[in-house]
Parts: sequence; structure tokens; C-alpha cells
Amino acid sequence: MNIATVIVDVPALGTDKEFDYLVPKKWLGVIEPGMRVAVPFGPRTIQGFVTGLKIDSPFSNKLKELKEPLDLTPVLNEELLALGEWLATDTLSFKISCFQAMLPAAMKAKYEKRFRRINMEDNPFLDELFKGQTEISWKTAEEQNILQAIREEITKGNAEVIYDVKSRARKKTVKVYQTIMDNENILALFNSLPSNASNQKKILEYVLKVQSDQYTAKELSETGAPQSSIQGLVKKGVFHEKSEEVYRDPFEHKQFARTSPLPLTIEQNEAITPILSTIESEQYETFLLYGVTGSGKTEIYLQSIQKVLDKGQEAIVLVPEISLTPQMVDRFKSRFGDDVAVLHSGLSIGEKYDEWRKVQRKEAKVVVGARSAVFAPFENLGIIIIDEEHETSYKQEELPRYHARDVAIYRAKHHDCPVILGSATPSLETFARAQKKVYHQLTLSKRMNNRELPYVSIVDMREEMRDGNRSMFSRELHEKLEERLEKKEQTILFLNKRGHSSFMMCRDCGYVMQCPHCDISLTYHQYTNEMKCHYCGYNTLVPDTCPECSSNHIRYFGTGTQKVEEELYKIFPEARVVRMDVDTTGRKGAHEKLLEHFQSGNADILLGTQMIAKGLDFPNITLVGVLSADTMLHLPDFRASEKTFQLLTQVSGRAGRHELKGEVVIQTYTPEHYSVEYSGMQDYNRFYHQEMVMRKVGSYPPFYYLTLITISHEDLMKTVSTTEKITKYVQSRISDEAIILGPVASPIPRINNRYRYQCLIKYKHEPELKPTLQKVLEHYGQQFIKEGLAISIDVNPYMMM
DNA sequence: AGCACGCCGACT
DNA sequence: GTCGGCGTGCTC
Repeated sequence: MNIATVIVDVPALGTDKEFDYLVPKKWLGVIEPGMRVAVPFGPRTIQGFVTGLKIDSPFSNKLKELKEPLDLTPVLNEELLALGEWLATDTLSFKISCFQAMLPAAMKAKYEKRFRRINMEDNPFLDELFKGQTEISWKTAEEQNILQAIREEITKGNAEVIYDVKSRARKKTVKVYQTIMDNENILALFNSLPSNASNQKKILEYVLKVQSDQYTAKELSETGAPQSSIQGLVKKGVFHEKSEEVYRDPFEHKQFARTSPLPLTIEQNEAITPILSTIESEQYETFLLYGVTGSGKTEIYLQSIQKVLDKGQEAIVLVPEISLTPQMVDRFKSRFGDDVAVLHSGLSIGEKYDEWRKVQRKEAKVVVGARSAVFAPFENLGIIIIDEEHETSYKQEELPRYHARDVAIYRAKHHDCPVILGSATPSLETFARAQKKVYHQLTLSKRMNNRELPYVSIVDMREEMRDGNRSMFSRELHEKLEERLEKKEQTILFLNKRGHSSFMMCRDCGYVMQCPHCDISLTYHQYTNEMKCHYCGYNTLVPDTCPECSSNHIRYFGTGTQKVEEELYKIFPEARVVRMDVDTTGRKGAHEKLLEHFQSGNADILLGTQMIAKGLDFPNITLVGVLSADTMLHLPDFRASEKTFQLLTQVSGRAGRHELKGEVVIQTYTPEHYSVEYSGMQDYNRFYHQEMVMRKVGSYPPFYYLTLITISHEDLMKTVSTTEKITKYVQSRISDEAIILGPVASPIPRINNRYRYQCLIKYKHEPELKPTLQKVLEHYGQQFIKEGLAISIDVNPYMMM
């Protein structure tokens, strides 16, 4: 077993396979599958993942030795290695991308090049090049414009290139001092020290008092003694100095009051029983925990996890990034303390790495995190929970385009443990599977303590307009806001901005500012006074006059949170408003601060976008206002109705979760739309049935699976003809049952000066589709790169743009 | 992806 | 005649 198979860090078609390397004698028995290694690859050295060991290779005549391991223990276990392979086939991605997706970003390799002088003989030219040193970094050489000269020396054999493979983040360490001298000798030393060694005496005094096995550098220096005195005692054999890894703890200065399990309601009890029994019998099963907002789903999660921990197993909890709020984390930290590791995008690369290491070293038993936490390297998983199961953020939009739900089910089958999908508004796919008994449905139909769902009123904004109210607040919302301000109760105002942001339009000629590189209108950003393109980053200053007709009647349209805030101050000058959007939450921790500010009663109104729709649970909120319910109904997306219904229902659920009764006002221009109407009635079932009819008629999920192929190129004709060719090829290899839409222009027909065409395949069962698509990638791959074509294949897409 | 090898135009 | 442009193909 001295040959290792390695997947190398080159995400390309030709290299997406195992390469064989000899394991050097000194690493025999050390190198194991799942480890990262540095390997020579062509002329350079790169990172790779060992996937296996074997005794011979078809390349035995040209095998190279691998350079060194980059880990002491494997970072991917057997399960995760297999999962990576499966993921690569399932999502048509490169294996290396899948492996990297499973690990914290800190473990992705960073490559650096440097030059080393070999010829040490007297040579003024070489001395000059290397500035008298033996090595010079590639970067410095480049800056000083001596790359060419050095390259010549390399061909002459006077210098060589060294390729470094480095990790992005280092472990954070502190110096600790272990006591290696016994008390008696310390006392003797203390007495023998001359009187001017007062600092050393101070330390010894402290040591004799505390009597610990080891001390941190910080603790010793707090005695007032300088570093040099500590070193002196190390020399005298009192301490042994060593470095110890410490974790960067994002919650270091936070106290969590311990909570105990709460008594369950009859409904909760009925729901948790089957979950506990699958944990007990170690069986795979997927549950849909369908419970209205405020029905106590989290307590079911917590008690199920408790059961798993009692059995000595581990748990993964996935939460959408947007609702991974301090509130949510607190609930888990309070119940399970240090057993909890948290993984989300708010942490620095180093912090994420440390949380991951806690899991790897089995120091944490519960992971709470966003999408990628589904890959947590547990070996004895007892449960996987996906909260707000319907959230689209569980699908990764970059390669590998995986869905956390699919990965969770794959892992649960491997570990013989349950998956819990929790939601008040399940995705149609999930609910349909529960109806077909593929998933086991558990229902919580009542709010905790039988609290009523809030009263929802839907306001037709067209009528407001007809009656001469041109404000963005309907009369009803205005009245109710006034009422809350008087009663000192809190309000959430929700602005649905997705799919409808501020743009610039000339009122004289109707000109709308477009991005010169993409077929999309530019977005107005008030705080920088710029027009920006969200797709390519293009930006320009806001013009004073219309670039088309020079009129100065150029205005911006659309409602931003800032504009709402200004208007609020006009109508209610005394109201204290907290605004939450990308502008006010940009800085780290800002999100948390704003929420705390609101929670402590220092504000009357919380105004925000998507990010305030989920998970907030404040007792004093009695009014929720949705300013514009239907802005995303008109997006080119078959899930638009579903998303609208979910969002409205979720945001309504923020009201009246405690003693005070809640009210919701939804303002809309399309009150007759079923997703608005049924969310007002909080009636998921009727929405589900209506939406299923629409999906059936349109041949969309859950009746059909989808795969979206997008082709892009700088030349329009080339884009169209290639998409045509590929569509025909795919069509010829799959059955007539499949429906193929396209080629058609993408909803955004041009991004960054590249034209985009797509082809949508709808199918029920096409075993030949994946292999065909794989062939498309392999066959056209070389040609594509050569001709500047780009292809993207998204299996089960969530973004149709 | 990188990097080397290799085959044709503008310079000393 | 050579330097160097980037097209082509390989990496165990």
C-alpha cells in the first residue's frame, strides 16, 4: 500500500480524476485516505486529497513521490470522501470542488512561489539579483522587474523555483508554562534568590499560592513581572514552556443562562414521540415537522437533540443564514453550553476554522450553522435538523450546486438516523412528499398556550390611491401605527424589496438607466449617490439630466427603507425607528446591536427587509405591517407565488407571540392573488392545493424535476447556435416523456457583455440525463474553453435567472 | 488552472 | 538570424 490516489487542486475537466503518487518511505503508515497532501504536479507543487491507498498503478513507470502530508489526521473521513464523490456526480461538479466545499475556507491551499539561489560561488550579478540573500519571493522579484533575469539564471542552473503550499489560517496559540519543579525545590529557589530578583520572586510567590500544573503567559505577566523574568525561571528549570492551541471564541464575552427542557404540550408530545423512537432504534427516517409560527418547534429540536446526546451521539442543526440570529444561537448555547459549535458567515475565516476543529476533535457535539454545516465531520450522527426547510438559501448557487436537504438525507441514511425538516410553510416538494408518505408528517396546529394567530387584514392599495391617499401607508396601517405608539407597543414594518429595487427614470422620455455591460437596469444607491449594477459591479454617478433627452426631470423610483424612514419621521416625528438593511448592518455585530436596541424597548418601530422576516421573537410586538406584499410576484420564477406566501406568512407570525394579541396589515396591489389571500387567512392547506394545480398545469416541481442549462458567449449568434446544438443532442438521448423548453434567452439576456441562452429540461424519470450531461461537459469541454464559451448546468435550480 | 513546448512575424 | 507572440496539450 505505498501508492496513494490523489484528487488534485485543479478544478478542470482533464484533471477531475485520481492521480497516483508514491508514498515516501518515511510517510508510510502516516498517509491515510482523507488527508490533504502536497504533491508535485507538472512543474509545480499543489494541494491534493488522498482518496485511497493501493499497491500498484498503471503509471508505475512515471510515478512521482508525494511531497508531504498537510494534516496529521485525515480531515475527511470515509463517509465524507464517499459523499464528495456522490456530490460530484449528482451535481455535475469537480470532485475537488466538492471536497473543498466540505471544509472551512481556511483549509483551501494558498500557493506562493519563491526563487532560491543554488550557485553560491562569487558572482556579483547573482549577489545583485538576490540582494545578498539565498531566497527572494516571486512577488518582490516581480516588483523589481527582475523576473526575466532570474528566469535566465534558472536555465543556467544557478537558481531554482520553489513552490509553497500554505494553509490560509493558522492555529492561534498561546504560550503556557508547565510547572516541572516540585514545591520544595521552588521554595528553596525562592529563598536562595538574591533580593534584587524581585520580579522572579513575585512569580514564585504566585506559583506557591496557586499550586497549578500550568499557567498561561497572560496570568504570569499579571503578577507584574516582565517576560524576561519568566524566561529566567524557565532556564532555572521551574517551568517548561510550550505552545498550546486556543480557539478564537466568538462568544467569549457572553454568558448563557442555562435552561432546562420545558414541559411539552399534548401536540408537541405526539410529534416528538416518533422522532425519539427512531433515535432510539437507530433508523433512517425523514420527518416533516409542520407547525404554525410560534407552535414550539424549537423545543422539539432541543429535546430530540438531548436524547441524541444522552446516547453519546452528535447532532447537526441547519438554520438559514438570515435567521441565524443571536437569539437562535442563544437558545442552543443556553441548553447545551460548550457542546455547541456555531458555523455561519458572520465569523472570520479563523473563527470558522476553530469551530470546525472543535467538531473534528469531538469537543463539540452539536453544530448549529448555515448550509455548509451539513458537512460537519461527525462520526456518530444521531440527528440532522433543518429549520425553515423551505428557505432557498439551502441551495448553493455556486459550484458545487448542492441542496443541503439532499446532503442531509444522504448522511442520515449512512448514519441510520432521522432528519427533521421543520417549517410553518413547507416547500411544495417537501409537503407533497409528506402527502405521499415518503416523509413522515408531524403536525403542530396550535400556537403555544393556545395563543391565537394574529388577525390579518389585507389592504388594496389601488383603492387607497383612488381615494386620494398617495402615501406609502394606507389609512388602516397609519391608524394602527398611531395606536401602538400611544400604547407603547412595538411594530415591525416589512419592506419586500426583492425583485424590485430603486431605479432611475426620466419622466419626460421614459429613459431608464441600463448597465452598459448587462441587460438590466441600474440600481440607485442613495448613500453613495451612485447607480450600480448588481451583476457586474459597474457603477456611475447619478446624472443630473437625462442622458437621452437632457431633461432634468430624472427621478428615482421604487421604495427603499431610507425613504420609508424619512416618511415615517414626517408623519410620526416622535416615533423611534430602527432601520435594518444592508446599509445599517454592514459592520460585524451591527445586526445584533440593532436588535438588542429594539428588544430593550428603546425603539417603537423596526423597519427592515427580508432579514427581519424570520425567527424574531419579541414579546412586545403587536403589529406587523407589510408595505408591499407583491413585489416579487412578477418575477420570472415559477416559485414566485410560493415565496410570496411563505414570506407573508412568516412575517405575520412575528406578531403577538406572547401575552399581547397581534395584528397584521398587508398592503398590496393584487389582493385577489391566492398567495396574498391565503397567507392573510394563514391557510397553508388551501394555498398548497391551489399552487399544486398551477404546478401541474405548468409541469413544474413537484410533478417534474428540472435541470437548467445556461450557455454564454460574447457573440449572440454563437450563443444561440451552441445552445441549439446542445439542446438537440440532449433531446436525442432522452425519452419523449421529457419536456424541453428552449433554447430561449435567459431572463437576464446579457451579463458582463456575455449573451446568455438557456434550455430547461422538465422530466420525471430520465436515467440517461445525467450521463448525457456529463458527456456534454466532456465532449464540448475542450472546444468550449477554446472558443470562449461557458456552460453551466444546474440540477434542480432555484434561480432561473 | 498553470506551465512548457513549439511554430510563425518584427526587430538587431 | 533571433526574440517572443500565444495556440496546444499535459499534468500520476
